[in-house]
Amino acid sequence: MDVTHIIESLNDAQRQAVTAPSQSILVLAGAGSGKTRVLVHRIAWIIKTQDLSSQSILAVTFTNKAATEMRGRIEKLLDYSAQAMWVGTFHGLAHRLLRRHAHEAGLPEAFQVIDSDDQLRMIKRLLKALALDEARWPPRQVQGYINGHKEEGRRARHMPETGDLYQRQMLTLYREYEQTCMRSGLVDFAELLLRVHELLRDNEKLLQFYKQRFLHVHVDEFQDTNTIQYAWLRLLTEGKNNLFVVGDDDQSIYGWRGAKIENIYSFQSDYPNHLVVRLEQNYRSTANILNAANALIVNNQGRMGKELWTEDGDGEPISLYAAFNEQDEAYFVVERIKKWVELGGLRSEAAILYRSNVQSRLFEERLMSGGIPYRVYGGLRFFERAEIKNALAYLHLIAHANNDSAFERVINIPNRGIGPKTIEDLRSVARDERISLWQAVNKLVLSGVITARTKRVLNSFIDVINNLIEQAEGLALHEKVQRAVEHTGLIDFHKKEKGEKGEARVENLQELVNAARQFDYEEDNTEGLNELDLFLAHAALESGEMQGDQYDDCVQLMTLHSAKGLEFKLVFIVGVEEGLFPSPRSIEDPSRLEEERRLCYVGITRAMQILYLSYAESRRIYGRDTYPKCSRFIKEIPSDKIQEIRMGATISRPVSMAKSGFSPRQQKTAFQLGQRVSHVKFGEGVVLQVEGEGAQERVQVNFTAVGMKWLMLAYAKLEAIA
DNA sequence: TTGTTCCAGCTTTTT
DNA sequence: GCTGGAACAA
Repeated sequence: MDVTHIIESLNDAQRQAVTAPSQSILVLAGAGSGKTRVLVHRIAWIIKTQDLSSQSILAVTFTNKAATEMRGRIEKLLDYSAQAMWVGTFHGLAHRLLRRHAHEAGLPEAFQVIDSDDQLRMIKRLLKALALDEARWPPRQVQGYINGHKEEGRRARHMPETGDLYQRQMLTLYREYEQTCMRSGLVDFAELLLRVHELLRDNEKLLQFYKQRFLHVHVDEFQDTNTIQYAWLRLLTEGKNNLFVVGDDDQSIYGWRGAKIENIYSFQSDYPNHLVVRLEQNYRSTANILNAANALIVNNQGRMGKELWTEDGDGEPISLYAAFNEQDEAYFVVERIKKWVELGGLRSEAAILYRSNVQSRLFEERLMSGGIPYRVYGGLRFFERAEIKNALAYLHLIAHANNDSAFERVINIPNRGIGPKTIEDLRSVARDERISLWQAVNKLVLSGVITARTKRVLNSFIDVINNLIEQAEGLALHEKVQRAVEHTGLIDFHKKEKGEKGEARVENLQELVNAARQFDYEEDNTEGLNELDLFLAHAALESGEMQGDQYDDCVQLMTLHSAKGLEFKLVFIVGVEEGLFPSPRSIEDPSRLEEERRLCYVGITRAMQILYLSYAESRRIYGRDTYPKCSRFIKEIPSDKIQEIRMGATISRPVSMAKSGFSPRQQKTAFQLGQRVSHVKFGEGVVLQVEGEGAQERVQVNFTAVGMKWLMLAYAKLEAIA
């Protein structure tokens, strides 16, 4: 069999990983070293050389995007459709297994998947039901507690009834939450993974079946796996020596949501005969960029160790811009992007990366006033929008009227005159009788203890749902969706909304009908489930593309986190300041600080040709002026790799001008704002404000060593430095 | 039931 | 300094 095309384009290390004999393999793949390529080629290689059916392959990723891309590339390499191959996200695959084996897993056949937003709402409702104060038991904290334990594989019933009030209360909440979910047949994201783990662990026959089926198991972004995901992989591969994982400990940036870098170490002890392959040759960035990244990351302890190199030249030095303030920073970046475009670069080749989403605003404003198209990543995705979730809630009720979560969401949307009082009554009936809200409302309208008005409005809701259920019979999926958005009054409700918002929402609802029409039933369906259930699961598991047209030539704005896996010719990492990046919440804790450093490493290694780092001498945060210091990460990069950019006179502008827009103008004072100065006693600093005239003239200087000082110019011997 | 005001809180994000 | 949610008034 001719397999040369699979390996001929690979370098030595890549080829070693791809062609290694069957055994457990850990590929430590540096940024831009061809990680996905190795994974894809390995799978193709295995299938070809061992003459396997593609159904013997299991490949797991974290995002749907990565899964889709991987499948596409494998099919292209093999030149046939590998429909039977299980390629998907941990959650997607877990969902598929649970659908197949709902009964064995102890779930109702019609279980429904809820996303984190639904989960949070449920927790809030639970707190209300238990009469607990949200201020004392913050819902997000409860959510974190529940998910945290699930990710570690712990059920409420496994946990000891000990500890302080806090511990016991949280445990109660966890237990109640589990019960509520079970009653309504709801499964959250963490539950998908935990259930599957329990299913395989406790069901020897099933486990053996899947162990025999999946001859080779592959994992992408292995450094991001959490405890339960790793345990799941362990079950499937134990004793079989067939686990192939690709990851980069230096790019582990999701520790805060449960990812365990330690899994990389565990792998090495759990699979004694494993092979480790390092991919260190980088095909993305210039040597200067790689050297900076290498120099930064060596400051972390306990790394697996890896040093990126390239055959390419040094390229441009890395530029560092010390902005006068955050406005100036945005101004500078946008000017450089303009220049890039003038010289023939594409806007889409330029990215502005920041630590936190709030930083995007200034850049957006600058880009907008400069007439430069841009695209901001992040924010609400399609299936997460309120109007979409409302429509989905109606669909959930069609599929499963006892879904309390969906019921509460839309009982009064659009307004039917069902207020909190009535809803509270429904809840108490449901609670007392241990029935669902849907059953409760049906009971209540027959009971005679309510007013005629309440009875009327409740009946109107019951009719809406019953009609939907009756009409749904025999309709195509998109027709069901169509009805759910029209006959419930959702479309009219949003049409009445003033402003463009309403219009956009109506459009989104129509888009939902479209999405349903295009929904590929076959693709997701391997278990003979009904189409509506699958569509709803799809909506929860795949929250939809980010907004905006990818194909337009736009400057890309995103957080450093979302930049992982991407590359751009021109990269700006902005706000590289102590207290912003690293974030103040991470500074105290060494392991979190290391994660911030890895985040910086991820950012640097996104750049192919040109990298700018910038920070501001003065920045408004939450309405207060702060005078941050340049980030320690900048200092960890050898200064000979960095070229400092001084704008000198051209950037000087008073603070008041900075606020009202930019018209750079010369100051008549002795010192320009932003001017670097030196003081005999205080050392070096930057002029931030100038006040008064003549003998009364004072300047505010931020000194590197001693911080902010106001100095009388007449007395202080300040010297300008270049 | 809707609109207004007040107040806390405020990384990162996929599924 | 802005936002989302909750408490309040009309």
